[in-house]
Amino acid sequence: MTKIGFGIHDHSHCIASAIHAAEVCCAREKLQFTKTRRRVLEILLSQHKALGAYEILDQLAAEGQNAQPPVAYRALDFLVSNGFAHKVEKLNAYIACSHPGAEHAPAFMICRGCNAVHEACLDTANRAPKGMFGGAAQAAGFRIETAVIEASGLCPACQSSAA
Amino acid sequence: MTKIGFGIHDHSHCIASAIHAAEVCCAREKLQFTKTRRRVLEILLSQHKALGAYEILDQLAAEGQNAQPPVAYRALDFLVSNGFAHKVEKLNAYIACSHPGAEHAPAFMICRGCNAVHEACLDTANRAPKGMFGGAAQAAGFRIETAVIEASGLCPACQSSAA
DNA sequence: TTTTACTTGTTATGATATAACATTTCATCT
DNA sequence: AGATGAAATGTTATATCATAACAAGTAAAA
Ligand SMILES: [Zn+2]
Ligand SMILES: [Zn+2]
Ligand SMILES: [Zn+2]
Ligand SMILES: [Zn+2]
Repeated sequence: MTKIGFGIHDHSHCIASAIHAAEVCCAREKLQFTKTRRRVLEILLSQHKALGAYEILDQLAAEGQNAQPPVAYRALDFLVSNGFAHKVEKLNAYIACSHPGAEHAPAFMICRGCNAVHEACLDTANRAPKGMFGGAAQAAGFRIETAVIEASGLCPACQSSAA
Repeated sequence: MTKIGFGIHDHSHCIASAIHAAEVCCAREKLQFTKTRRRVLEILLSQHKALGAYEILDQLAAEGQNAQPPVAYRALDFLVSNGFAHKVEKLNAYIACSHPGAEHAPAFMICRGCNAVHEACLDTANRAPKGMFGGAAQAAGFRIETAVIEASGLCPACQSSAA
């Protein structure tokens, strides 16, 4: 058990189950879960925070691959397109999905103190993304397809240390 | 009257009133509404869409100033910090606030067809940003300070043309 | 096995943003 | 008005994030 994000959990299980979920999903959807794609997802999962593409490249380089930027961006595109990871727009960074397989609108809480990122699970029925605009979208005739929802603030640890 | 964003309105009035609101606010807060800051806000208002910092630099250059990147970013920082403009994270671009002076959580509808951006006015009481996470923030002990809310989809015009 | 689609390797470049420091302008006090 | 400190600007250089383009390899389908 290690502290990850804002809480404690069994992180090795967390990684294994996320990888397994991706394997199952790729088999079902006939997607190629190639070595690089798997490795990038593992890297994202191992950190459990938002990583920039070049941080991932550094990690790959440390493992002996001399990977160029498109390698990271292609893998990230694949992972994001298929719901295994999300882009955190506010940070220009990428994070493994905390709810793989679950139908959900991704929403993040980003600590400005330590940059930890916690993914909330907004159920698609109630709040996000359509209901959130409170009819403004409907009034404007806008058809919502996706939504970026990112809150910035202080995580519990940083609230304490800032005291 | 010109078509702007998703609708029609008196745009010259729109510009004048936003500039006036900024003047009043700066006087009250003892902020310096300098020539460059005013000009950048005017540029944002004149387009009424999200502009990249380098598009603003191009505009300034066309007016004879040989402005370097920090000039645009400093002016944008000032405008964003004081609520006269917002950054659209998804586009890495900046847009004049449609509700200057009003207490509001900014929320945007971004058309993937034509890149038009429409700012919704979420009242701070009801939906955004706290209520939106449906208790997830409270459960995690996270203290929300600001929120980015950006919906992507199709505006009415692009829905018609895509028909 | 031929074809086709997809994936990867690689080079180069584009797009966005900031660090650092010298200089000027502005606000304030005497 | 003149001195003083804070704020804003000018400028150079560089950091950071992302994609275009094309050649080469690999896997899936016919
Ligand atoms: Zn997710
Ligand atoms: Zn923190
Ligand atoms: Zn606004
Ligand atoms: Zn449109």
